[in-house]
Amino acid sequence: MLTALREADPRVKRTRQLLQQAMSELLLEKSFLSISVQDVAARATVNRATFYAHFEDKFAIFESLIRDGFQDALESRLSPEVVFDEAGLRLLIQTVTEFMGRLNSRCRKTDRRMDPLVESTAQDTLYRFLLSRLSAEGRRDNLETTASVWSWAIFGAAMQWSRTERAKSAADLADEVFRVLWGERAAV
Amino acid sequence: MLTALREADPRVKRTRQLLQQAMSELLLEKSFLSISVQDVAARATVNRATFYAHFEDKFAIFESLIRDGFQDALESRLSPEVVFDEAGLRLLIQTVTEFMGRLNSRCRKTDRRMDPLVESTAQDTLYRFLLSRLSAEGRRDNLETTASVWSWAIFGAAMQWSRTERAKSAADLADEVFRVLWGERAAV
DNA sequence: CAGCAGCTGTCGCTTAACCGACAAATTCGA
DNA sequence: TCGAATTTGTCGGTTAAGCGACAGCTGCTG
Repeated sequence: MLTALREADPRVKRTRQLLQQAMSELLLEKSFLSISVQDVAARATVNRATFYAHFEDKFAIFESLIRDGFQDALESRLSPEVVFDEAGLRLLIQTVTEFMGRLNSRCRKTDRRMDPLVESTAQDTLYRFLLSRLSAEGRRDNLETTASVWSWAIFGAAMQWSRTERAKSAADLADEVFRVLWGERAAV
Repeated sequence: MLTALREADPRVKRTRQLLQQAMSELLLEKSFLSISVQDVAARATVNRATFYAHFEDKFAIFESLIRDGFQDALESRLSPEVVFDEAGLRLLIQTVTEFMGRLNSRCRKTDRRMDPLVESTAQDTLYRFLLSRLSAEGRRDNLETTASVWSWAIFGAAMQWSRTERAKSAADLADEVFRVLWGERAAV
């Protein structure tokens, strides 16, 4: 792995992007398990050894794809001035369900054995996002607990929903989850 | 400049492509003269010093754009098995006029002071193309002269045509030029 | 079973791209 | 016309990417 803080060098950014782009293209064509590190490196027109300078293995780059993509989705829909009151929370829930929905519909070929990795990565990303934003919002008490509960709850509901063939609309689900969460919070 | 023919190293190919792509994008946005080397390097996310490792100056990269683009057009329309009999010659003429037409209509902002460079570059490219193909065709006599006459003639006509607001259709022009050239050749 | 073919990590060594800085040339407005 | 700001080439030193080659897995097939 390259030493931390590699945002500086343009070569590093570009190579990382090329690799991620290559992986995400390949995921549209074949299953994760049938994709080799060689495939990714070749598609990215990057040397195989260079791949290993950026990612531990193909699981790591897959994880980075989820993490970066999810983070972008969160940050673009929930700009810094949005606070997590009722409206903000609803928006958050909707964003998460939509993202997971897109993920599962777009890459149907994603092996089901990948689900655990997808889930824990996305949940962790959501947790960090919430922690940072709740802190910036000025909250001081129960930061970690709130972020943890919310991230797991929202995320778990979204996963279950995306698995059950989307019986209800994304907005409906957001509404349900919101009521549960908001109720719990008021009861404390 | 890089030592020469370093087509081997993927880094070289990629950087060259990035620079050419950047330049051609910028040409759609502003005039050639108002584009700086800095602009190109920045757009390509390449260091300015690296630009100079690939091209002498902005004229050189512009020339390479014409040369590579024209060469691609020639090779894609006139595959190796096409011989330069009547049909082949007509096809060649049409290809050239179409290319020059596209060039002048697409990048209207291309400064008129660039025309001489465009012309001589394209003509030279056409000359080399003809020389190589006529030779591969088995011709032995008057190779250079034939290539020279044809390239200048075809090219000159195409340029004049593209300047005169295309009074006639490209096909008509191809026909005229063809008759002149074919007549001359028969007369020898 | 053996042997062949292909993918995986990892290693030194080479090379191209990045960086900062510089003097010189150019552009442009006061 | 004069200076300030920008652009231009160029340089030496640093760093990431490329290359082959290696041993250690697979997994397949005769």
